[in-house]
Amino acid sequence: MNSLSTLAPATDEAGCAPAGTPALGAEEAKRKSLVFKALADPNRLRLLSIVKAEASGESCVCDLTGPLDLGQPTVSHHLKILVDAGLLHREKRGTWAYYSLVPGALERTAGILASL
Amino acid sequence: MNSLSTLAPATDEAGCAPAGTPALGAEEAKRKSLVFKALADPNRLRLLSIVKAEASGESCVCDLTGPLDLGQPTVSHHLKILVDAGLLHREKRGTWAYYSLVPGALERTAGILASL
DNA sequence: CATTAATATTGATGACCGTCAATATCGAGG
DNA sequence: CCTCGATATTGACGGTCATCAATATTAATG
Repeated sequence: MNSLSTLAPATDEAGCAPAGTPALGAEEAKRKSLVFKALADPNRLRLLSIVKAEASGESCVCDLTGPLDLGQPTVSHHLKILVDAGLLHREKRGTWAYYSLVPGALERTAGILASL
Repeated sequence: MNSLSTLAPATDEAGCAPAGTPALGAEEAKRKSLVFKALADPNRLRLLSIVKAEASGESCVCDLTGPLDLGQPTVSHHLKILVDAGLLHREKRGTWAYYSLVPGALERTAGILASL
């Protein structure tokens, strides 16, 4: 329970940058900062990079604990943060959990920067 | 002293995404995470937004302390972080300090996301 | 059902961050 | 030179974060 997702499917004012952009209100700023909080860690950037580089489009935790010099619980923790930020999608099949990039999430995040 | 600037003028492998992108090394990840750390705060996003919205292209601190509900030292602190991250440029004229967006900085940051 | 393997959760700890009050710096006028 | 106004720096404090060890959960398997 926690899909506020920061990168909501453009429910509100769909990504059109309503022209003037009146300097970002406090709430909106707080909401938008959440994605960047998720990106503000080297290991999480590496996780995203690894998942993105995977040909199949998905990686399981066991593939992610090796490259990063971190324990399994820490990796799980970072993955949760990325999921909560709306950047990664989690699918459990059997004992394994597969993580994949949420389509368009990185692009939408880049869009936040473009329309600051 | 501290212009490592995270958003270095593309000295290394100029923004071309060398094809394979071998999954982001530890150092590179750390360096890239610095910009996002700077963006991971609501008030800093608002500062960027205000500076960007300014027609003249620049704002002085006195114009920035009002909109954000923060004291002057705190605003100065945030501005310093944005400057160190290579996002803002600082120019002192007389008693006033004028801050402006570093040209292309936001676009380069968006590029980091695109080529993760 | 017991066991094992994969992943998630909890609790604790040390480091870092945002904020403020107080003070320092630095330039402009008088 | 002395004061004043604008900005920066310092030091302190509370909150958040990244990490780990230990434990819980859940699913496959014997």
